[in-house]
Amino acid sequence: MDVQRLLIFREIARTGSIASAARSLGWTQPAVSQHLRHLERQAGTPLVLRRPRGVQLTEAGRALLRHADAIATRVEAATADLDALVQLRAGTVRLAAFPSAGATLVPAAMSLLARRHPGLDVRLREAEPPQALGLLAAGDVDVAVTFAHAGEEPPGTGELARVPIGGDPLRLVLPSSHPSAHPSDTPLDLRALAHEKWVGGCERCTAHLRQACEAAGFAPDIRHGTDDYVLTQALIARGLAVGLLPQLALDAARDPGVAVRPATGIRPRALYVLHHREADQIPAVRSALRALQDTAAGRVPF
Amino acid sequence: MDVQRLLIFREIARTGSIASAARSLGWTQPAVSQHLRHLERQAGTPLVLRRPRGVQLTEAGRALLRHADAIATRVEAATADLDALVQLRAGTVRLAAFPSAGATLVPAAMSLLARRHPGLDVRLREAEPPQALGLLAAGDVDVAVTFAHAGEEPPGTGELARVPIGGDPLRLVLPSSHPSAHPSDTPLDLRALAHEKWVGGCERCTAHLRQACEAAGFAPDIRHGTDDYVLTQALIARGLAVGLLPQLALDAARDPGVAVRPATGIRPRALYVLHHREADQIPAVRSALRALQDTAAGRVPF
DNA sequence: CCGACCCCCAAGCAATACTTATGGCATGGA
DNA sequence: TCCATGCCATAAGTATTGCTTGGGGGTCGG
Repeated sequence: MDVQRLLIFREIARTGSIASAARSLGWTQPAVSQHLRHLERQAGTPLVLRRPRGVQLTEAGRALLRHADAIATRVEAATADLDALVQLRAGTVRLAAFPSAGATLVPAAMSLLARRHPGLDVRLREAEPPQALGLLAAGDVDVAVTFAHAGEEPPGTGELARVPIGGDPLRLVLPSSHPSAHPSDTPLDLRALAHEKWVGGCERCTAHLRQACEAAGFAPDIRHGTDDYVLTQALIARGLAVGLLPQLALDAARDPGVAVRPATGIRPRALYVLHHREADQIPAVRSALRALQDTAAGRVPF
Repeated sequence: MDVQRLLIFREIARTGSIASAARSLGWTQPAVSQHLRHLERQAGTPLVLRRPRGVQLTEAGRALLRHADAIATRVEAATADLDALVQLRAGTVRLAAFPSAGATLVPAAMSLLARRHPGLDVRLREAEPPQALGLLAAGDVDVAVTFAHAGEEPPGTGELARVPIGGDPLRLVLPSSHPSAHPSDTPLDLRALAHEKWVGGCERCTAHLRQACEAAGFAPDIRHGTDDYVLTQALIARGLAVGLLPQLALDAARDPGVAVRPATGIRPRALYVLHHREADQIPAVRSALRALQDTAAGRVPF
């Protein structure tokens, strides 16, 4: 059963004649007549009786018309649904972000997005970059905010598209009572802390710290490990260690007992947004990407 | 929104990939791929993400799929409804018949029809031929059983198709005590009743009687008029008149006080079934026509 | 009786839809 | 590592489909 013809038949029934249906559809009368003929052949029975002033539906025609009406209604509903998604009056974006971004940049972007498109349902899930890749691959999130330290392989391959949205500088974090704690806005060389005890961040962050220290000529004495930046600062504030924390983490939460200084020779970690290669054609995803880029542009340097 | 493509999309969603949908549809992969592309262009957003092992529906795709499922269900229901009508497991035929046929031939045909197609809803409405034409024209009945006396213009013109189903001989009806009442199976000449009082039937029947008598060389003394064949016979049985009644009317009801003889030189009235010219393509109508013809073949001579 | 308005049919042309042929990409096993 | 497999896309050619044009027949109302 050809559904397109069903809708043409509906127009015939609505207007009462083949000729008027043709006018209403912008076609010639034989075009509509042929469609009706095909439909009747498929149906195996006449759908209308040809009368001098138009057509009159047969029983089969009346039965078919009921279904055609229902189908037309559904088609209109489908069109309306799609329209709402395209114009962002409806829809969902599911974000994944690593903790320090999820506490700073991402909420700001989500708020921007909510202002731009109040109908959009934006959802956030916290995940470290490796897990975020899995979520993306499994289709559990649409967009993932990740990072890579300098020298690291940037995340995302093949399937996934990677959009750089800026850099996040790493800061040396010391107890505020530490002799090297000041002046806070001038860079400090890693070597000045070669003999300190260190606290490492997540696995990759700890590896990056170790690598940076080796490049500076020493092996750090890493005593503690946590990817919780509040915990890290608590350890530091109590004089138990020093650390290297990204600016975003410090923006998210700042222990009053720590001092922060730029580090010389340590390149910022790079921030990326990942999504499926074609997903940026999806309006909701595209708008989320824009919001993240716009937010990052005002927050983190490149 | 192209509904046919919607159903193709549904197949993609069902099978999980474009290639498998193509196999399932008996097409090549690019054919389906192009349909999907067109659908996405119309939709204004991707409906699936192309993944290495197939496709994954986007939010818009999932929304569209729900509607596509509903539409497919409706299409199946429509097909099933049509099938039932074509195979006469369902459907309606509305008959009109003049009284004496409606009491004899038509009920027999209806009963035959009911045996052949138990699902069919057969309805009868009594109507004299002129009114039956109106009912047909108004679409209030599908089939009309009518008659025309010899020499009369047969009913039905243009719009309507006429199917002769036999002849209905006219009988002279006398009081059983009448001297000409016997022998009952030999024809009697009209002229033998030239000086009787007559009872006429319906308007056209009375006109026909007058004409037949004139052809026989006399003007009948028509005292009474009714199209009710029971009433007619009651008048005759009591000796108040003689009459000319069709065999069908006598089959329908027979007053024991009347005698019946064939009439010489009076041709039977012709029985016709009328329907809209194209309506015999409608299964229910066709089956009703067949049943009427089959019944008439065993009941009335041609 | 004519004009208006239905409808159908046949033939021609243009748009659509499907096929064939080819290439890229990701995954999994030798 | 490389090859085989299975997925998808693109491009070009062809075959079908679908619409138009130009006929003709019928019914109805002025």
